[in-house]
Amino acid sequence: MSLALERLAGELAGAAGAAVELERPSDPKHGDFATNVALRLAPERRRTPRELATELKDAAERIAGVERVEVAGPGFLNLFLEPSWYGEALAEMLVAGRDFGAGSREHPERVQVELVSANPTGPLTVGSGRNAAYGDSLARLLSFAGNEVEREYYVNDCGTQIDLFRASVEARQRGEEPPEGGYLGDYVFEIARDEGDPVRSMIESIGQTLERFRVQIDNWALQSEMEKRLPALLEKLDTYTADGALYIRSTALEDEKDRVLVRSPERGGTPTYEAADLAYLADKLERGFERAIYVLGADHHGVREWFRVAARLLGDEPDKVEVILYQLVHILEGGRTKKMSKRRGDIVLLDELIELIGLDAARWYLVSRGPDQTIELDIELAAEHSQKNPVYYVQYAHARISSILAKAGELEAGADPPSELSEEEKGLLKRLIEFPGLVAEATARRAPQAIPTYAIRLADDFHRFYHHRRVIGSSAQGFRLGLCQATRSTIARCLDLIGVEAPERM
RNA sequence: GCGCCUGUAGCUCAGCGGAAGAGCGGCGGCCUUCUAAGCCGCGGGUCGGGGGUUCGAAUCCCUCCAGGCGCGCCA
Repeated sequence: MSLALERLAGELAGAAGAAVELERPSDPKHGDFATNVALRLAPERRRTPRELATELKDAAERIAGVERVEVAGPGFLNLFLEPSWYGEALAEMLVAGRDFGAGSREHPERVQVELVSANPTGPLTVGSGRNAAYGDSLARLLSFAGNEVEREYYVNDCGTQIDLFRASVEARQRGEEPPEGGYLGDYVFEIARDEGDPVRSMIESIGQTLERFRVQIDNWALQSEMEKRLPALLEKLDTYTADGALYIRSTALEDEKDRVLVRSPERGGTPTYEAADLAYLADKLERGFERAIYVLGADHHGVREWFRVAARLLGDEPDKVEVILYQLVHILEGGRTKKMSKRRGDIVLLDELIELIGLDAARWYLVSRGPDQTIELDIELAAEHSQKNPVYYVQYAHARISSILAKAGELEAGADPPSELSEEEKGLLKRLIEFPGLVAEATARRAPQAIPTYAIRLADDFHRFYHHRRVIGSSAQGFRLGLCQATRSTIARCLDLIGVEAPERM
């Protein structure tokens, strides 16, 4: 909540003797802000909600900045506020500047966000793009909320698929077809032309794509490194041998099944993914992360419980592990779902999507859907609609404000409100006041998609304000310039949180 | 069979206990004034069906229907 709103809620809470939540009614006739506190308190106070609301109304009307209060409907309190209250709210925003809405934590949490972690057997697909857009935005939110955040990419640089990938590249180098089940994509030819290690160059190329997508990976963790820890780790775990394979007794901690950690000799005697998972998690926890967030596609949902069990197997808290699943991206072609396969090379790449619709539109598009929603991406439709992407609507608002502020030059911006506020000014300010609460909620709910939604509303409120109210040369010039400044930095912040540029000109 | 996710406007989707929304598409208006990538108006919805909890349910619970994804000594 913004400070002004927090103060108002606090004073109301004092009057009510209970916590008060203020929300912005969608209909302006229902006040500038409203609370349901009387509705919630009525049962325990053994009063009717309207009685209680009527009592609170008198107390509320004595609060500074409150113009009048109405009791409405079943017992809502609708508050109408004075311009001076809005002036204070704006003043706080101007003082906060770029940090408006930032969280502060006395003890910041050390959080690791593990994201993408796609096998380095091919370039990143749009599915990985969704992971990157989501994971990176979540990391930005967590950091803005005042935590210490690190982004990590876990590289599966060994194992069956990697062997197949190398074999495929080598086959191409000899001018042969890849082996049975090998990688058939065109990029294999390109990798085959290089001298160096194909896996290494694939990792580099993935890193370049991510950088282009404005995702900065702080650390790359190698599966091969993690597996070196296994012998020592296995000794400490409760394991047994069956059919020649080494199992961990994870059912003792309510896992759905005991997991194989090392395959039987007939199957190569190699460690499984689960074994590497354990070693990797042990490594994360030793590095002192208080929270390890895994961003995984829904096709991995079977491992969600496993990671929590893994924490317990290592003698640590399962709550330190947080698995976020996002649903898959389906590619539609001619209205039908296309089956993608990285091995067949039958995929839509993140680089291709960026090329097709633009970087900002791609990031916006991929993060604006909630993670629980399957994305049906019609690539032709996306190309057709790319110029109409809402991202440009928001960026346009930012550019417009920049233009006004540039023209205003040295003219003074302030927060002294005019004697009466127009609906457009009030609407815009109320939207800005929502921002800190919105950010806090989006962070807590791990819901970065709330940011683009809010940004559209904010841009909407600004465009309306712009159209109806002249800034430079008006009698409320200083106040309106202040409003412009606060709006611009908030839009810029929103765009930054989802990795999108905030242009000065368009 | 079991588990997870989804079903909201013609299309793509937000909203996830407090008074139904956006973008795109359709129709009609608005540029001698700080960017028309904009603004204003119109049309458009049994929030998958049915029960329940609640003063109040798109939102929580149960159930049914439809779709997606999983359930390997695969990765």
